[in-house]
Amino acid sequence: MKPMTIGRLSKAAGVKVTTIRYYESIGLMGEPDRSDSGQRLYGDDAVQRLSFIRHGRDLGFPTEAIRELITLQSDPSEDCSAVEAIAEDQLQNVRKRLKQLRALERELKHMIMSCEGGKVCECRIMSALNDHSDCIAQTHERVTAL
Amino acid sequence: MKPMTIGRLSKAAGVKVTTIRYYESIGLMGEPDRSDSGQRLYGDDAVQRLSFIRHGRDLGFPTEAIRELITLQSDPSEDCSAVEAIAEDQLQNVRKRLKQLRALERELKHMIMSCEGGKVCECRIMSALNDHSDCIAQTHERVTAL
DNA sequence: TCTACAGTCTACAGTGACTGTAGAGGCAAG
DNA sequence: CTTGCCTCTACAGTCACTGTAGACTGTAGA
Repeated sequence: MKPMTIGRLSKAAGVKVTTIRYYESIGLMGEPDRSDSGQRLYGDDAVQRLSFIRHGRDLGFPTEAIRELITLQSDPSEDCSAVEAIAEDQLQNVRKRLKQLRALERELKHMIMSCEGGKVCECRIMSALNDHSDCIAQTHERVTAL
Repeated sequence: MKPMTIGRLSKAAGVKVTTIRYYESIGLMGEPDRSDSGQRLYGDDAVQRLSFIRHGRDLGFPTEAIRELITLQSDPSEDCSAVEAIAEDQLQNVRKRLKQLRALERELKHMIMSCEGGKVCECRIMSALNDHSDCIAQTHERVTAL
């Protein structure tokens, strides 16, 4: 029950010290108590909170979504449909991204397979990059991060 | 054969004006001629170059890789194994990312399926986010952008 | 010729989610 | 007391752009 420093919290939750301070700066983690010398002091609830954030990030939720989830969590008698909507949204994002990446994989594989070595000037990879005709990019959907 | 302004080049290659200037600033596009009043003037080769860059980006190649490819392109008598290595590397990235995303999709799907509505306090999605025990994130592999 | 209005210019700030660095001070073990 | 790690703040850097402000240019119609 004794408070821990940021380093201990970092180990307990598996989140880097700098990242914890960053989460504080953007308001995902509240401002902790301080020791006389100004060091941050956390209780066990901070481990819980930080793990929640980390797991959300590991699942690709943007910090804004996590912020919303935390707000919802603070009002546990509410209906959970908002939570479901956020998760569903994230699932759609992941699926969209998967689709893009599968197309990329196909195209890259194709490019590499059709290259038979030799000089750069006759390299199929290069010509594929030059010739924009039969490719994914046609969709004009930029490949974005998750 | 008459030179075009940046706006025309933008339309011809499907790349935003600001992005073209950005590519110039990082040296992916060379510095073009200018009109008397200082406007950029491009020839048809610029469309070619820009399309090459765009297609590479669409395939997820980082700009540094594209820079290398352009250098290799300028020396067409070289062996193309370096080109192949860059493409192969990118394919590995894509595959790694696909693996992560498939795991994410599974976990999100599972979370959402197990939620049966009701209050936030008993929401399975929330408890899944709180309980870190049986998840992907165990791998401690951060989900990174492509 | 005048007037809109679209296009272009530079320079810089902002995005997301952190990471890295510098320079100073804190704390516990040997 | 010294060694060595920990923590502090504040700010710059990452990637690949996007957005904004404020000024200038070029062109088409009245």
